[in-house]
Amino acid sequence: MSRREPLNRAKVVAAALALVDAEGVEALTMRRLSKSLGVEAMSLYNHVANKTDLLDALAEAVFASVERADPGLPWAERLRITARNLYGEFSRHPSVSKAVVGDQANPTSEAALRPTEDVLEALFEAGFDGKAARQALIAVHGLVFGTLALATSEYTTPPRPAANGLEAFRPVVDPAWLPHFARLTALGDSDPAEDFERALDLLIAGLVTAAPNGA
Amino acid sequence: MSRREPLNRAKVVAAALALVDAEGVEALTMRRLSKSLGVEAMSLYNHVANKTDLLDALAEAVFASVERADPGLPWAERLRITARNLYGEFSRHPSVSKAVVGDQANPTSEAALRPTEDVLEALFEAGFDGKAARQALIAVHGLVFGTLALATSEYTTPPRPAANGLEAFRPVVDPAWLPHFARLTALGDSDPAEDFERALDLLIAGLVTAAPNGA
DNA sequence: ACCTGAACACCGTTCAAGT
DNA sequence: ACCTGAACACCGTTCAAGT
Repeated sequence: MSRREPLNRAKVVAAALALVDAEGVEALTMRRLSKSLGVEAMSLYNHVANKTDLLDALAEAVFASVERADPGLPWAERLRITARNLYGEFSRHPSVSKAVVGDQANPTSEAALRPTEDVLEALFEAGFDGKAARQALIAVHGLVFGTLALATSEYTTPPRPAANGLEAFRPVVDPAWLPHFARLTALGDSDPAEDFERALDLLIAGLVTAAPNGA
Repeated sequence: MSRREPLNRAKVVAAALALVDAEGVEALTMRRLSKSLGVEAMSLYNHVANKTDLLDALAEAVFASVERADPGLPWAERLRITARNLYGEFSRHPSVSKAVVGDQANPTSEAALRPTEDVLEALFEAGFDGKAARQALIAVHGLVFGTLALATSEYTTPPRPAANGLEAFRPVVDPAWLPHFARLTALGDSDPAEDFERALDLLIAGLVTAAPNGA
């Protein structure tokens, strides 16, 4: 019956991440989280300001874990790798992506903004001006977080919450009304990471074409 | 003191849409919604099965309002217009976009899937096979909903919840640590619709290059 | 068929009290 | 400095009761 070591912010954040990874954002309540730490709910408030602070901390942790690209690579490769690493880390924590994209988490620390800074650096090296760089950044971020969010949501239907891809739509899609959609459902399961990679290819092809400094 | 006409599902959905447009998703509670309709909370359950059913209905309504592209146009134009119209309708209801992207709404009716079907039809006409079409679809949807979500979330910070674009970041971005990011914040407010249009340009350029049947 | 009121099992968060 | 217990103002939803 060893006396429990005192709680700290890192432990709270780690437990929260484990909880959302295992059971989704909706399972993240102060009361349940505290229970998983063997403590009363109110103890958490000694380490996080409130629930939004906690959600921000989760997003910060994921952003901060994104590996940076080798600065010696050409700009298009750096951009691709940063986007891929962003996707990779967040795909391991889909609930955190949903929180980011759904505006429940809004991290603003330097560590959290670092991947964005790296994407921008690549875009400026490509010769885009401020406005064009902002638009390209929006395209990259939109693609990363949009595909992340849709990979776990859009084609998943309540009866089969864990179903991947279009599988779950088979019962609802009438081929007579949505023939093209039906053709997709016949493909079977997809590999979200590969689909993202191809989507990123398309966007980067567009960026290279538009870049003042070329590839 | 006229006797109130009976409620129906359409009225409930319309009031819910007005409520989220005015005050955001977090303001959509069965109790508040019922109050806005001059009724008790439990009356709503005669017209919607539960809160997720209600959120689905909101998303359905927005999807169903998306205007279809002229079928006589070339595939790339049809795709562009469908994506633009999707963006346009959802940008008028940002809270509904957030619900869709955050997996709180999961509409599966034919009307809701129609814009997706139209995008797919364009992609198949372009000559993509099933797998490539699915990947391109993910890119388009990811871009639309990703940029929608980020336009109202990522660069908005709690102290100024209504702030547009990067404005809100000025106080937190240290130019010494994030010089490129700081350069963006100096640009002033952005036009999200224009930024989306440019992002879409980039993606469509990539699609046209990759299309087996050309433009 | 539609609406209501009370109740249940939850939330986030405040506050005064303990150690 | 950190933790607790009771309390407050909310949630979604069930159910029995009304009309």
